[in-house]
Amino acid sequence: MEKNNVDNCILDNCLYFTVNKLSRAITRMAEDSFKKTGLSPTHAFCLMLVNNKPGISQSELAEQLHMMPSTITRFIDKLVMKGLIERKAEGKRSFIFPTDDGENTQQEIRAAWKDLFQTYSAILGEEESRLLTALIREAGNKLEK
Amino acid sequence: MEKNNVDNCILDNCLYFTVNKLSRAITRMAEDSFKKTGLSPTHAFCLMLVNNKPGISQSELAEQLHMMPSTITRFIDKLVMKGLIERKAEGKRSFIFPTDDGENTQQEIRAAWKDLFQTYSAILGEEESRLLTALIREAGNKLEK
DNA sequence: TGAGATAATTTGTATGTACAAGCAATGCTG
DNA sequence: CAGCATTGCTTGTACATACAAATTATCTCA
Repeated sequence: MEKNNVDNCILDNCLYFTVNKLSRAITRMAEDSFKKTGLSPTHAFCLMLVNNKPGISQSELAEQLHMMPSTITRFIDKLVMKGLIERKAEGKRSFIFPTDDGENTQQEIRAAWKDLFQTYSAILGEEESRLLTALIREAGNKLEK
Repeated sequence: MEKNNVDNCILDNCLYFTVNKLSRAITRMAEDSFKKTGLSPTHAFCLMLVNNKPGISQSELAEQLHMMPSTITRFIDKLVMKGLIERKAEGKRSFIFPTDDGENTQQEIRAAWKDLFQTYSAILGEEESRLLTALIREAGNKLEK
């Protein structure tokens, strides 16, 4: 009955709120695109980084994914369980290598990723998407401190 | 040793990835600003909406927060437990009212919110923040379908 | 009027991510 | 070399959010 589209504006001017709303929307989209790979998008990125640089250390993964080391431990656990990568501990450090299975997944991941890109580009426009991504990346870098 | 700042770009062009990175950064910031209120930012927003419109229904909250109804149920549960709001069930619907305590929290929430805004504006620039928020809001609206 | 269709909320469960504390390996300084 | 600090990883736990299924209430129409 009431025009509540208008009320929204209280929250709509909050960066925290809008970013998280966008995050939920695009996460849904990404999970959809990556469903074929059997991995969540972030796990897939993790595997991608391992494929790109076999022997990468966990801390390097944490750094590139901008996530906490403990989070990476969980990712690795899961990918090891799925037989896609292997840990090679060496002293206190541990280096990660893809298995053959892991390497073979690379193509599917690339395809899923491309699909994601195309899906949101179709809605937002290709050039606009690139621009938005760049702006958001900048803001993220600054706020990360 | 290696210049891995450069490697990043693979992920840095992905909207999903950058949005989530920004989301993590600003969520940390928001949790910090709202710590004084004893609530997480989203719970605080929920209470704010209830204060703004006593008797609001759960579905309306879900709509305004762009979250799933089941999620709202959990929020309400928690805020009720804290004695900040009350449920008034009426048939299958349920209407939410603030308690006195809940109403009294409003000021603190506003202050925390302002603090959040100032904190990120100080880093990103006030005008730039507004602009970025607007762009992100637009994208969020489009991708939500 | 009454039976299925729809709507609002709840419950069970799962996932992603984080923080804090712990452990084990390494490095540093006297 | 001994002892302490640092680094890299793991474990326990917690939280926000979602989805699917269940529950209850309301609506519709023959």
